[in-house]
Amino acid sequence: MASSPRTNRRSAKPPTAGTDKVTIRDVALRAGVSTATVSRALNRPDKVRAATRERILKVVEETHFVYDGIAVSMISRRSRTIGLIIPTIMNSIYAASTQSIQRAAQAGGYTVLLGVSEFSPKQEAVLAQRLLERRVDGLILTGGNHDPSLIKKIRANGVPFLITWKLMRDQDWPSVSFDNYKAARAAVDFLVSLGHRRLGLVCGRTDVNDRALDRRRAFEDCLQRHGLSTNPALIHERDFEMEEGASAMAAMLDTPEPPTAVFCANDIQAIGALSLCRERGLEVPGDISIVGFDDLPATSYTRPKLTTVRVPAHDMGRRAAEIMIASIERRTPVQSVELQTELIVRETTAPPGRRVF
Amino acid sequence: MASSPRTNRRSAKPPTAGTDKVTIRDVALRAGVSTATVSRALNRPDKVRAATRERILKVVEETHFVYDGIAVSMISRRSRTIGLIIPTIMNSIYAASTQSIQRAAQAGGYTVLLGVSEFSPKQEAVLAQRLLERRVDGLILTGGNHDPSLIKKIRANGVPFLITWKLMRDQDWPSVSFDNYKAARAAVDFLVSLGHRRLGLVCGRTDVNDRALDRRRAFEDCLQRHGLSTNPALIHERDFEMEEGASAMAAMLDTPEPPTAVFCANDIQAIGALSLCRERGLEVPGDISIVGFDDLPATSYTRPKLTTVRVPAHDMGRRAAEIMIASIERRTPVQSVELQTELIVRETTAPPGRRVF
DNA sequence: CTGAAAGCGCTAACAC
DNA sequence: GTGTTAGCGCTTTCAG
Repeated sequence: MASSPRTNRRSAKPPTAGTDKVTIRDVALRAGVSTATVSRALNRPDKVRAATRERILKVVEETHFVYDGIAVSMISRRSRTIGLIIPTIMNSIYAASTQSIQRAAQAGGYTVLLGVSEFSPKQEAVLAQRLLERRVDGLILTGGNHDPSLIKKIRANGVPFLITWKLMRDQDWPSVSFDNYKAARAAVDFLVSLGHRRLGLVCGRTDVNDRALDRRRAFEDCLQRHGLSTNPALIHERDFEMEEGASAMAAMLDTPEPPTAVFCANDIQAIGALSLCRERGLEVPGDISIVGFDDLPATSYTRPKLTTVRVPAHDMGRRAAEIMIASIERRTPVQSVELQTELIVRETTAPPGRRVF
Repeated sequence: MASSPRTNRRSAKPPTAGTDKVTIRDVALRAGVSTATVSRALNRPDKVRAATRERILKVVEETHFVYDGIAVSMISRRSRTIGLIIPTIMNSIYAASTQSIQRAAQAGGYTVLLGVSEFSPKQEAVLAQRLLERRVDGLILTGGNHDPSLIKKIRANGVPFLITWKLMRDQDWPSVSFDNYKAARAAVDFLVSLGHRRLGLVCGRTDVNDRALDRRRAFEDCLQRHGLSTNPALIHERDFEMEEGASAMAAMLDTPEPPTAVFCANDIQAIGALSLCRERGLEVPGDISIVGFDDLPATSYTRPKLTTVRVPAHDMGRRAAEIMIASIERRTPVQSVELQTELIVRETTAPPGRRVF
């Protein structure tokens, strides 16, 4: 019947080692008031007499009291936390959207719980489960490749979610994104309009990355629409490494009929591909044209400067977070938004030239 | 005396819209057992009769029950969460350590709460407060520039913390990092040993970034040690943008006595600086040598390839997380570790040449 | 093997 | 203005 060992321990060492967590009870005790009054002093200062309030705040200062958001979450059923799952941070385009999400979340009083799926839906499901267990108020996902049961579970738990980096037209999943297909089509159409007839493609792994799939489809459809043949030797799915872009380009150049233009569906691979061309002594764009995708800052610092597709990574991140927060706070369905991309023509594209092998 | 409106609402709609959170009570009800049994079935399956257990697990499946980690945290006083504050994700070197921290945390069963301070100790303090409120089990910080009261508060709350990206020799703060001073000294010594006498420096803002400060000090001490003069016109503190590196380099080249070698204390600025040189028609390293810092993947794809200092970003992140988790679980003090760096000599460095202006 | 009850730290009625 | 009390969802004794 005596007090529990825990309570015992605490009261046994009054202001002992500064290491034991200070609770609102400790503050109340030291200030000679009840816990309710401490709570009020912190949350509704006007409901507490000034003298009392100041006494309490002084104790809070002294004891370095940090109020327990976990306990508060328990009551409010809101964690003021947003879960974010991205495939990788190493591709700085995801870092860009992540930074903007984090900034907007913070501005709205939310903290971001980060998960990195490494392009594995299975790993993503584990991560998401963990985020749901931590009772995130909302969940921001990347793309549309998800474990089948995951979305069901999210829905069953009444947690608002949205998809970034991929427009979910068909599915009834809300998304804040640009259209990968349209954006890629613009890039490929541009190359064709320049007069190129032998086009190559380097993109991410379409089996685990539906953004890469959209872009690849756009490429293939474009060729077909223009009556151009699709040469499988000129299509390469690779990881997001400059090295991979370089080796894909090398493989294409070593082909009997090398391309006069290559669309790299992300800038990382494009930079590698461009570098490989120059290493081989090829003139870009004289001998071969290259278009990237993402408009990373680095693309203005390659030689020549890379033609690419600008994606609204920051805007997308910010809006995703804002829309998510609005949905959480107004208990309103998540709004979908389509953002626009822009082809940025720099120096790696020109009509097919006097290529000699 | 009647049940609260909340309880009321729940029991009023038994298996209604799948949107209301499923609790352990709901599961217990549907399985015809007590909440205690459900809890046991989930946590100590062997303590429950097989038939009962299976019935419960089936209900868990059906209802998409996700157990409430918040409630569990409340009891266990552990959130299985690690707070991480970095200055920015946009510099991919921080993305690298962050990715490794997140991976190791996940492997250990922890989730990462991410904060981005944007180089502001004040903003960091706000973020850290929020992370402490969310009861992170540990806190990983970047560098040693912190709001004075922050560390006190962390300590008072008994939360283990450690510093990355900066070795904290003097302070009694645990750190997992390499030595910025030593690493920078190696780079500058190398340039001097090549025969350079007029050296320039581009680095981050030392007022908000003590890693940049260490590197700048190493630069200045080196020059002094070798009896070389320090020309203030050849020292530039800038933001982490390629553009800033370029403009700093431009400013130095426009000086009456331009440097024959420039140490850029991070690769982002180095890439910008290198690009500017080539744009001006300068030969690198014939006319001017450049050394970077970080060894970003992109540095192997500049032309010429950048000489730089390799930092163990991934290893640092992984070990920081592992050490943090060990400290949390064994309730043991946080171990400090010093990691090593390595000068990677590529193609942007050579003895001072036949420079003509 | 299972259930009842207490309690983690806090807030929200409701008293005084 | 301030204190008392119940309870958020769960685990954990302690009984049975």
